[in-house]
Amino acid sequence: MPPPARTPIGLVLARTARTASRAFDEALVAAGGSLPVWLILLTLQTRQLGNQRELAEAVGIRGATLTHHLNAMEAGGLVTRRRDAANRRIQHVELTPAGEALFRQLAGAALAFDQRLRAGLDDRDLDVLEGILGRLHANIADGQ
Amino acid sequence: MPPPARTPIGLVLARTARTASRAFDEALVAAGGSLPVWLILLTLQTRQLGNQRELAEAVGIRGATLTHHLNAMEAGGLVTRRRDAANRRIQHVELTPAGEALFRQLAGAALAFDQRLRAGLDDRDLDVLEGILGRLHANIADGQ
DNA sequence: TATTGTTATACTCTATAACTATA
DNA sequence: TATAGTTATAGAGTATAACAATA
Repeated sequence: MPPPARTPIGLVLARTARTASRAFDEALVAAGGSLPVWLILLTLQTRQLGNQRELAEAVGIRGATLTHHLNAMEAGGLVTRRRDAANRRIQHVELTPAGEALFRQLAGAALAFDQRLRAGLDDRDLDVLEGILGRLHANIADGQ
Repeated sequence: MPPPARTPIGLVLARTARTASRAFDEALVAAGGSLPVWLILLTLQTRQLGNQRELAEAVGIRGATLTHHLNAMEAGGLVTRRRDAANRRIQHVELTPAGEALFRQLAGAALAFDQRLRAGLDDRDLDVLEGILGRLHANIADGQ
């Protein structure tokens, strides 16, 4: 007899994530941003990174993809790029005041979204969820 | 004093989902498919749907987007479309033997992925995860 | 030669709007 | 007029490959 079938957890995760990420995208767009822009701003504000390669890796995209976004963000006055004096191959990316303002704006939207998302869940639930998601993450990363 | 900051659960979910969905995409592509093709095949095999509109909704995409995928799938010999005799506006979508074969192929890949994904988690963990994800889903859907 | 980043190009998925055919 | 689906077009995000500049 086959083991009792249960809905593949990957499917449940995919469905939830799809619904959540679409709603989150919409919230970010409504706040004047987008998911990649938010991730880039967040990474720039919370980590001290030496170059674009590290930034791309932290965000989870390729270098060329990051360039693509940074071009748009620079054109939009959100960031500046400055060559490192000692190693002119390296670009230092910095937020402009407008970039910081958008960061705060998007942070507010992200926070509001999160409060909505975790309605009815207490800290213990969230700890459990985080633990299991961490495990899932590790299970995938292992194979890499 | 501000409440103790915890990583927004949406961010944790987004990161896990991104990593998981990329890995899942790769697994499906390696097995000769893609995520939308898999979702369409899965929906066709597991539900009895009357028309393409319902299929699109079940998959979570727009009608025009579904047409786009079905065109490619029909060209690839995976599905056939047949007009309803009684209401010729309606298309009935059916899997060909090749479509069924790809379904089995992708189902195998999805199953293998799922086993890898849930390594180290027992049924109780998965129940808890499913429950919390269901709650998250409901929290978003509420706002729609 | 190796590293950092950019440019050029293209692919996938998705969407909206306008359209055809049918009811 | 309303409904089912298609066509045309476009946009966002991502990627690879080839390249320039620097070390």
